[in-house]
Amino acid sequence: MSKAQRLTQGECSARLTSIGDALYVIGGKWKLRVIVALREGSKRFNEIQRAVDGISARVLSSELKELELNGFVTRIVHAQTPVVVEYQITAYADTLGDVLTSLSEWGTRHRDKLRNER
Amino acid sequence: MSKAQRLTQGECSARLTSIGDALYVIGGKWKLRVIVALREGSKRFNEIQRAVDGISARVLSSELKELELNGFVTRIVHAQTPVVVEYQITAYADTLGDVLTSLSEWGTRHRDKLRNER
DNA sequence: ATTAGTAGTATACAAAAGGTTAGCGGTAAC
DNA sequence: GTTACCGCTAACCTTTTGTATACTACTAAT
Repeated sequence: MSKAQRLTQGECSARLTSIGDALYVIGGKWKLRVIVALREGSKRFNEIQRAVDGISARVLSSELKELELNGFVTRIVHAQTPVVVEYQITAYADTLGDVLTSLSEWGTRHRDKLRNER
Repeated sequence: MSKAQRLTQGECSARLTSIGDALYVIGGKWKLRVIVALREGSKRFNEIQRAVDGISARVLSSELKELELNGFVTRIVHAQTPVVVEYQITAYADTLGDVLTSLSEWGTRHRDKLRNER
């Protein structure tokens, strides 16, 4: 569990850079959500769009390209008719496990807190 | 450590909402960085601006207002001349400990990975 | 008297992110 | 033949985010 500990100046600026590095690739409104959706199993384009509520095709398309470029997602084209395209998360995306767990646990507690405040 | 485990459909959509809830309040380019900066200890406006590289006064001002509204930061005005304003993180901001730790650890490993790839 | 530091706000503008709509070429069902 | 699904993409528009500059009002140092 987290203790309310002070950080030293060095630890603080080290954290600032490492968190900056992390946010650079997985920051933004959609990236983590797409990764979570794909953790359930590989999905096709429209399946992802249905799973991630509110994302438009245009934005999903560009997010998937970035995620592929950064090695989080693999794009597999099955040359059938009609063409089926499958998106799969990579082993590297699995290293985000702790981040996703802590973030989702915090989100749950936060929602509880908001509910109790009303 | 994180295992490459599959999520069930229920777990997946629960995660999608809780991560959505979390990103709603701490998402964006600056919020987490400001919180990290203040974990070192209370700071004044200009001190925060110097600690968080690249943030402008206008953006810092609006981020601090939002953080105060959401209960992450307390604004303390010392009525001296000149006026000194101190920003302090709250106990609630400390519940983000695990999130910040996992994110900064991942960021460090990510940077290492990028360095080794070149 | 000028310069710098205190904590911001006002204004104007630029860039980035995201949303909306329409459409392509194909298949397959009604 | 019309509709609908597949996997997108181009064009256009709005919203969000950020940047730059100037300014307030006061203090302290040079």
